[in-house]
Amino acid sequence: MKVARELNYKPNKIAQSLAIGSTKTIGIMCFDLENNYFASLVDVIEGIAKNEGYFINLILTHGDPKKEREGIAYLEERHVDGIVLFSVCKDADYSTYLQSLGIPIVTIYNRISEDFTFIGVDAKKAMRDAVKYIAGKGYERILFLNAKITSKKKQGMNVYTLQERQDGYLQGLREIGLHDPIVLEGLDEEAVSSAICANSGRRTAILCISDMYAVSVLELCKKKHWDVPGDVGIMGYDNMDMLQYIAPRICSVGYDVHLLGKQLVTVLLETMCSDAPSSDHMMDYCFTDGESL
Amino acid sequence: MKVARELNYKPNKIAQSLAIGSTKTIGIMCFDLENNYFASLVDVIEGIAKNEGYFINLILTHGDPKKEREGIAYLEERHVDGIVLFSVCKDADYSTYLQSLGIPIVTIYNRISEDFTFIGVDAKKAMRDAVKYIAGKGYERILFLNAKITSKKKQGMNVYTLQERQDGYLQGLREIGLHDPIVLEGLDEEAVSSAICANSGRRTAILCISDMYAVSVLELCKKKHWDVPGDVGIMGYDNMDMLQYIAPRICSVGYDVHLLGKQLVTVLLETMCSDAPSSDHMMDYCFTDGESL
DNA sequence: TTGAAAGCGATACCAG
DNA sequence: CTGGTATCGCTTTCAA
Repeated sequence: MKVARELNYKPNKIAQSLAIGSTKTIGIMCFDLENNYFASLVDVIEGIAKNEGYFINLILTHGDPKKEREGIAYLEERHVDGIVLFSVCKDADYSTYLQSLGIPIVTIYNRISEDFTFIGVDAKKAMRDAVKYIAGKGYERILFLNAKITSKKKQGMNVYTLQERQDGYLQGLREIGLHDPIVLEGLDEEAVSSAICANSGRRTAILCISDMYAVSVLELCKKKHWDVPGDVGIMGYDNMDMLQYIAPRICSVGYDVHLLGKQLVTVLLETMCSDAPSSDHMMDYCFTDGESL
Repeated sequence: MKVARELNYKPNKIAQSLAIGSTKTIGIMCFDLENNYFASLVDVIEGIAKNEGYFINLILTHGDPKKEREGIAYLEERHVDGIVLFSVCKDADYSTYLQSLGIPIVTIYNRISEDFTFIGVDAKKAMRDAVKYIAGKGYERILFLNAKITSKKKQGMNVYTLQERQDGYLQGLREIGLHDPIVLEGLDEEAVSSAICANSGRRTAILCISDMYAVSVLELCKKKHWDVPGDVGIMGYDNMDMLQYIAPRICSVGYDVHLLGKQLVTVLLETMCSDAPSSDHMMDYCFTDGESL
C-alpha cells in the first residue's frame, strides 16, 4: 500500500469492469434537456445514482426513434448495468429486442410494454380528476389541447403518456355528463381560437397536455384580449417552476419530481440485483391552485 | 462475418477501450440541470459529441467543490478522453492537480487558470457595454445585483464569472462618468428595495447577474407597485427562453448557446488530438431588447 | 492473407 | 495468508 501510494497508483476502472463484468454505470436515455421536466429528472437521478456508487451515461434522442435505437445499441456495447428509458419507440419487435439484451430497464413517461417496469404518475387518473376539478370551478365546456398525437402515431412513435392523458380527459368528461369532447392537436392558433369561440355562451376551459402548451394558450388569450379565468379557463400539467413567474398563475397538476427520481433509481437498482422485474410504481399527484381557473 | 452475424456478435467496448487506451467518452462536470442555461448547454454538447462518435459521462456538482474533486477522480479512473469543466473549485493546487492528470480539459463559465482553454462570452465586456446600453436609455443611476460572491469567495469557491461581470459593471460605470457604484449581493428584498428607493430623484436601473435574479427583481417591483421601466429599469443576463413568457419582457444579454456548445466540443476534440492546449474562444453577444428598460 | 501470441489492467481461483 | 496463473474481450504485432 505504501509503494502504491508513492507511485500514485490509481485503479483502472476499465480493466476492473472487464474483469468483474459490471461497469457501475447507468444509462439514461432521454428526449432532451431543454424541457425543464426532463432536466430536473435527470438531475435528480444523477444525484441519487452517484450516492449509490453509479455513474451516468447520458444519451438524448430529441424524439428521434433512430437515435434511440442507436443509443440502446451503444449502451449495450458499453455494458451499462441498467437503463432508465424515456422511450419514443414503440412496436412489439422493439420490446422483444430490449428484452433480449438482458439489461435491467426501467421505463418512465412512455410505457413500452408490460414486460418493463414503469414508474410515473397515473396520467389517466390525473386528467380524469382534472376535468372534475375544472368542472367544479363552474366551467360548462372543457376542451383538451394535446400535442400532435395522430401524426406521431403515424410515424410509429410511442405516444403512451399523451394517449393516457387524453383518455383520462375523455373519461372524466363522460363521468360528469359532458358529452361533447373536443380534442385539439398541436398549437394552431386559428384552430384553438375558433374552438374556444364556438362556446354557445357556455364558460369554456382548456385543459392542456403540458404547462408549455398552457403558457402558449395564455399568451394567445392575452393577444385576443380574453379574460383569464373569466372568459377562458386554463389548466396545465407538470407544474413547472416557471409558472410561478407568469401572471395569472396557471393551475397545474404537480407531483414530486425528486421522489419520482428516487423511486426510479431504487427500482432500477432492485431489478439489477434481483434480476426479476419489479412492479410498477404510481406516484401521487396534486392540483396546484392558481388564478387561471 | 456471416458467422458473427449468426451468433449475434457485438463488440465489447470495455475490452476495446482497455486494449486501445481510449474510451471515446467525454466527461461533463456541471453545476446542475435545474438551471436552463446549463441544461441547454449539456443538451447541445451531447448532440455534437455524439455526432463525433463520443459518449457523455455526466457528473453534477450542485456547487459543491468536494463533489467536483471526487467527480474528477472518477473521470480519471474511468479514463475519459476529455472533460468539459464548469468548475466551482479554485486554488493553485487544484490547477496543478488537474494538469497532472494529463486529460484534455476545456473550461467554461468559470476560468481555473491560464493553463486551461476557456470558452465563453467575454462577460466583463458584455457587462461594461450593458451599463452603457442602460445609460443610453436615460437612466442616471445603475445598481448591480450579484450573487453572494463574497461568501462564496470565503468558502474558496471559484467566482470567476461573477467577478468578471461585476468588474465589467464597475468599469462601465467609470467610463460613463457615474461614480457611485452600488453592488448588492444576494436577493435580500429589504436591501434591494432600500437601495432602489435611495435614488435622490434619479431614474434607477438594476443590472442583474442573471435572468433568474432579474425575474425576481421584477416580482419585487410588482409587489411594491413600482412601474417597470418607468420607476425602475431591469436588465438580466443569459436571455433565457422563459423571459419571453414574462411581462414586461426583460432586457437581457444573449448569445448563441448552440454555437457555444459547438465550439466547446470542437476545441476539446482539437486538444485531444494535438495534445497541445488550444487558445481561448470568446463568443459574441447581443442585447435583446425588451420592455424593462 | 491468415493465424498465433503478447499485452491492456484488473479479478479470482488454486496451490504452497 | 501469500504468490502464481488463467480469465475478461479486444488490439496489435510478428511470423508463417
